Amino acid sequence: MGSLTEENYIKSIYSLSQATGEVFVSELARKLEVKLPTVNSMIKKLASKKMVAYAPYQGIKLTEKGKREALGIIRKHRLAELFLVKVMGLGWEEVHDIAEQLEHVNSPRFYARIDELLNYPGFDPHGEPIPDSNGKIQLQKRTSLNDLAEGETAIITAVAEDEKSFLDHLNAKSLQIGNRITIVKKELFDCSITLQLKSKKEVMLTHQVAERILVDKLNGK
Amino acid sequence: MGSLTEENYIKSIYSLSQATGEVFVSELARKLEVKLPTVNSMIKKLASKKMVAYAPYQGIKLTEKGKREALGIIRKHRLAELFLVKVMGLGWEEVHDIAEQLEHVNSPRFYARIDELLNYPGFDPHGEPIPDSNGKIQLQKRTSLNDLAEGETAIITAVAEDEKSFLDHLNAKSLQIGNRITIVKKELFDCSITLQLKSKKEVMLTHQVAERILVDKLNGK
DNA sequence: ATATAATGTTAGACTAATCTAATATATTAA
DNA sequence: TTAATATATTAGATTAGTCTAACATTATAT
Repeated sequence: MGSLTEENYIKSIYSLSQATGEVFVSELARKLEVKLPTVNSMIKKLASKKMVAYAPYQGIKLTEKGKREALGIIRKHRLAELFLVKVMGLGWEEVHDIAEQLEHVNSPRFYARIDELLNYPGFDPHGEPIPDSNGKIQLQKRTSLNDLAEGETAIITAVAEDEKSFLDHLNAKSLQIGNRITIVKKELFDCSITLQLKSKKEVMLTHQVAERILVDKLNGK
Repeated sequence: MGSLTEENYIKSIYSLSQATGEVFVSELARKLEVKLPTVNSMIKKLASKKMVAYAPYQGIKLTEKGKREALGIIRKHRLAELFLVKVMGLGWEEVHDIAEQLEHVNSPRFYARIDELLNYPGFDPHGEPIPDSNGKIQLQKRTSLNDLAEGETAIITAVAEDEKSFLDHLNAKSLQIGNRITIVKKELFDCSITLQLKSKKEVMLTHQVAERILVDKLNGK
């Protein structure tokens, strides 16, 4: 395990590289709010520790070792956020900064217990995947109902929330995992969404609910 | 707020000074596992920040400002320990190291919520007082039944535990806050304690239970 | 295709926290 | 009361992480 600073570099490299695969010194400097030469020398250090692959003027790439480290930190961050919301009852808007600190806590026991209390969640409530303790992670962010356009059809595959009141709400609307649904209307005004079920019945959902329903898009038809 | 290192110095100075009032450079160096000159220069820095009062070759004393800082950290440490045990279900033996990390988390919201979830505890389960959010602290560690000698009499004033099973256990033994009790016997072998109640009834308690019963000694008679 | 702009690197300095070696002060014991 | 011991301080070096200023490379745009 590296220093707190090293952890932050690794984490930022990981998240920046999610889109492009490679990360440039200037992007990292912007993200971490330090100057270019600072990043430059830290990258050399991380390269010497085999956390990143790097050649001057080329981009930065995490090695397997670096990826493992990054996933460990992201796991801790996302577990912490979920824990702060679900167990401690804090609001989603206020947990990020706390999780930024908790992600550096070094205690496998602490995180194993959080994982257990949350019943080994695979996704956080935004649909972002939580790496498991071996660093396994779902390849991409799950699409939620909100990500679908009008007319698109998809299968409900998971819900990113397991509070009883939420699940009851879904039941009341006849929504279950495995159901095929089609988007009928997305309301701009309040972001509510209307779906059609296989039974042709239509149901309306608020943005908050739709966000927590994860789906697989059906491409052909 | 100072750096993590500064916080650790302040906390150690506080705990060392609890006994004696003054702390010497060498004690601090031993406790923090660094060399004398390291402590010497850090003390000068803390003195320049008005956290400690210090003159060469004299002891180190926390200023009011330093004390406030120390109490804030101790508050966070003890709340964290209690939280890890009561809410997260970890064992007492394993929470100290985690609390050493959590005590440096900077988030009034996080700690206010822990305080609330624990119902604003005044003592941790070892009878150590938890400073309140204004830094107010009970002046000394509460005495537990275990601190009494054979023949001594005291009044039960609090219990440092409020799990139902524990409270049921006390009820079953007819022990309640306000009761006057006298120590009849302390068993060396298993540290169990036998008390006499006002009703003359005798009850035996294990060390673990006695530790969580807090008392005020009766001096005269 | 070359000048300009954007991006990256090197050199050298600074601060925080630590160290070792040398020196100074205070305490204790003969 | 002075030598021996314990404790504290100063001086100077080291490492991690940061900075500014100067220079180098790559990309872009007429």
